[in-house]
Amino acid sequence: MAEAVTDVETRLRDCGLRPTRQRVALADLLFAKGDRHLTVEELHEEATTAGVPVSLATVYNTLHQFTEAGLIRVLAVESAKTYFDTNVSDHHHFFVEGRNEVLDIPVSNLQIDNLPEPPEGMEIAHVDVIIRLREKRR
Amino acid sequence: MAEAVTDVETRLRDCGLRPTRQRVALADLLFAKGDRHLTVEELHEEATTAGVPVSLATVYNTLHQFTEAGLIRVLAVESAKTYFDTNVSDHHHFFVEGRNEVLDIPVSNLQIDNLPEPPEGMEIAHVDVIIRLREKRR
DNA sequence: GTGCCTGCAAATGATTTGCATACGA
DNA sequence: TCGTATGCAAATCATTTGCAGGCAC
Repeated sequence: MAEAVTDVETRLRDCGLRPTRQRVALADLLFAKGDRHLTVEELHEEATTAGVPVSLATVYNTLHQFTEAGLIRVLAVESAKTYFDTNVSDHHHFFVEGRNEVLDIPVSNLQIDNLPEPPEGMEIAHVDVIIRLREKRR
Repeated sequence: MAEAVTDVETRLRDCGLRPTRQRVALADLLFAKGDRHLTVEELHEEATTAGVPVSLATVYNTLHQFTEAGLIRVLAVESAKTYFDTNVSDHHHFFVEGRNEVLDIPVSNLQIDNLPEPPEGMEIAHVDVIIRLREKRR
C-alpha cells in the first residue's frame, strides 16, 4: 500500500505536478480499481466518502491537469456532464442512451480499417468509437 | 423552391410536427445545403440573418423535436455546446481539438470489423467514430 | 520564504422552464 | 374555437474564475 502511494507520487512528479494530499488521494481513487470512467461529481463524492474532503473546484482542476498530463482522458459522449477515462489507450465504449451510462467494450477485437488521411497539417490524436445502445424493445 | 418548402412541410407532418413558420424555416436552413453540423447558437444566428427571427428557446425545442423524430441527430463530441448533424446515417467525423470544430470524414470507406455483441436486452442504436485531430507540431 | 494549491463564493455559459400570448387546423 | 407553439425572462445546472489563506519544496 505504501508502495502504491509512492508510485502515484512519483507519477505525479514526473508530470510536473506537486504530489499534494488532494492530488494523491484523487489519483489513488482513480487508479486503484483498474479502468474507470467517472464524472467530476462522482469522484468528488468518492473522495469525500473516503475521508478526503476535497473542494469540487479542486476536483475539476485536478482532473483537467491529469488530462493535460495524459494520465486520463476525456470521453467523447454527448452528455451534460464530462466523463473522464483512466484508460488512455485507443479503446472503445458502449454508451447507454437515456441512462447516460458508459460501459467498456469487453473483448476489444474491434478493428477499424481504412482510417482516412487527416487534413493537411493535422495529425490523429486519438480514435474513439462509441457504440450507442438502447433498450431492446420487447 | 416552392416544391422544396412543400417537401419540408410534408416531412414535418409525417413526424407528427405541425409545420409552423419557425419549424419550416429551421428545417429549410438545416436541409438546404446537404450535410451540416451546427450548434443551436449557429442555427439561431442563421435564422435571424435569413429574416426569420426565432427565439433561442424555440431553436432548442425544435432541434430536440427533430432529433426525437429522427430527422437529425446529436453528435458525440465532448464540447461545451451540443452539435446536431443533419446526416442520420452511420458515418463518422473528425473533431479538431482546441478549435472545437467538426469535419466530415471525406471518403467514408472506413470500416469497422468485429463489432461486439451488445449486452443482454440492449441493441445497437448507432455507431459513432470520432477521429480526434490535433495541429501537427512543426 | 516563495510560489504553486486549495477552497470558497461569485461569475459564467449553455440549456430548460413557466407562463402569457399567438397561431395553425 | 381549441390546443399546440412561441417568446420572453427567470431558473437551473455544469463548469470556471478571482482571490485569500495554506502547503510543498
